Amino acid sequence: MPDADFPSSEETSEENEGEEAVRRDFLRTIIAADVANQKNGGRVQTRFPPEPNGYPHIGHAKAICINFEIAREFGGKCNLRFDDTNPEAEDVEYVDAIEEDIRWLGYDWGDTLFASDYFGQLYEWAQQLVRQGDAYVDDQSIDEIRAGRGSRTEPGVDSPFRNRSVDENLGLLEKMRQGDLPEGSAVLRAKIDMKHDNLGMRDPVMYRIRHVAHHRTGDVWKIYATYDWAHGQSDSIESITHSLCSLEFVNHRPLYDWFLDKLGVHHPQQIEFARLNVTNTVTSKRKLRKLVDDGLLAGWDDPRMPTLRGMRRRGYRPEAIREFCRIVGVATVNSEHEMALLEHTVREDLNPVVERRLAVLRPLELIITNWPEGQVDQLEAVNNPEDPDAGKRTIPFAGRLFVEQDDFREEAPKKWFRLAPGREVRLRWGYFVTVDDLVKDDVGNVVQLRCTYDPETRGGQSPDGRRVKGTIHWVSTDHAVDAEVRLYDKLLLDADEQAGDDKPALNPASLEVLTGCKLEPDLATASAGDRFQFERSGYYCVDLDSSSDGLVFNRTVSLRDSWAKIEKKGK
RNA sequence: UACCCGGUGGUGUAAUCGGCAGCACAGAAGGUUUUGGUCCUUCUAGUUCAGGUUCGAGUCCUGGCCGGGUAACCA
Repeated sequence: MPDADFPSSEETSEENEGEEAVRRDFLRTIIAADVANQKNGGRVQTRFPPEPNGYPHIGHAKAICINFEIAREFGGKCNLRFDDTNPEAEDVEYVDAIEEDIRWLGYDWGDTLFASDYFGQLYEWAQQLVRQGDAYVDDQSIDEIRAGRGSRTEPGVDSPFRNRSVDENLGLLEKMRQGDLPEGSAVLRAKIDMKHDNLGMRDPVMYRIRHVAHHRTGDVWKIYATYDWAHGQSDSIESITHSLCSLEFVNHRPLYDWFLDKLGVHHPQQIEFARLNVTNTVTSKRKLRKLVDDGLLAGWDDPRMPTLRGMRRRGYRPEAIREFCRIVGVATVNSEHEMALLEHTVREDLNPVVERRLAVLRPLELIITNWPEGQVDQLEAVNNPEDPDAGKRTIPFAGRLFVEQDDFREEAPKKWFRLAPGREVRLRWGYFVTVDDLVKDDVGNVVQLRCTYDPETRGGQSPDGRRVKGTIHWVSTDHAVDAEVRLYDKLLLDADEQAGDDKPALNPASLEVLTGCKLEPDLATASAGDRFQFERSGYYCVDLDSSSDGLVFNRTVSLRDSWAKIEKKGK
């Protein structure tokens, strides 16, 4: 019997369908249709193809997530293949680093693959194209080739070597391969059309001669395939179904297709999507390398770097980066995301899982004048209000404390809830205190607050129901542990990375090192990688440089600060 | 300006066959709160323009405008 309060079964199924068909981006829409149509037998195989010449950054994270997630969603696999066709720029150092970073991000693949493993097959296919009359050896110099290609508005002209015989081409190609020809003396070119509207189709170079050792194949090869000649064929060898790459390769797709069609081999579909840009940072491997080489940053893992290892060291968890990549979506229009969104996902990820601690970054002494001499109180504090299972800890409290300089104003502005002369505030997990007097140094800086506390307010509540607006954090002077704290801010001053600007203006405040910070004693045993929320301040993690001699913390991201907004507005 | 892409609130991203422009972040206001955190509520704000087709256009067509990519023996 139908119940009026429930939708009919028909409606229910429609709703469910609606929810499952949800928000599919254009890539997943295309792939889902291919699967439905039994293209490639309904199989999905993707790949992430980095060149081992640098460290992956947030932009690569998007590509990694897209390829691995799509493969997983459609029950397929994603290969990791190094596009190692340019030995001059590449190194095994990067192979190891890239593998490590992708694993850290949370993905795994079977065997690591290398385009260099396909050099033999590629060479045979090149010979096939020569035999078909689809490729030829060109003896022109690099400048002659460039000049002959024409321009965006001028058609190119045929190379004088364009119509050599198959046998001559085959012989020359073999001599190139064996190293009988000097570097730069010849290249193998696809024979397509020098008047083609797409410059990339004007007889593109397939092989160049390089008498240099390759990090994996040693000195076996004297010729190396270009990207265009290697990439699609590598995809084909690996039975890739969907070759997802960034927008700048749209112009290469006709060539990608041309090679595969001429060869008559498995033909993956190349689909391009917009790469990820983020405001106030750099997502260009070249520019990142320059920042490191110029000594402007400490290295590829400098916590200011948008590299995976930089973000890892800073304290970002892979979960946050994956969520960010999911949430930014994917489309075919270039875009730039606000750093605030990344920071939002980082906070959202950390909030429920990290324990809270009290830490005073810029200490100001607070003396409780009516505290019983020599008494130490052990106060109970909740480790994480978001997670009851995180339990509680005790914090020592006494008559000499440190509080944050920023939590005191001699002249309290409007809506100020914190310390000021005559004001009563709550010390987190402790007592209510009231500022009675100030001690200043010779130049008038406040160096000590003299307060009285209300013994009835232990734990933070007053029996008379009296309320205070502000709660501030503190650390007992005699129990505090010292630490260095590194504060990070946006890398670039400008939100937008200027195109072509090799020297973007770095934010001079991107790093601020604080020493003599005072932490609650529990933190003395924290070790590298441990994460905490310093209450009312931000999320922090123990840096690699930290040791038992000297604790070092990185600020991962600050908490949202609505007081800062109020104050800013008041000005 | 040769070819190719692309234009949905401030930033991104959705909208089945052409059928109520939704979501997130950011911003604003309020509530809860022993973190000015979290959480909750509400609000602000958008289809680049001009035509055309249509009962009906973010979606299709034409043109304009604007933005991006492309002339390595890099990837």
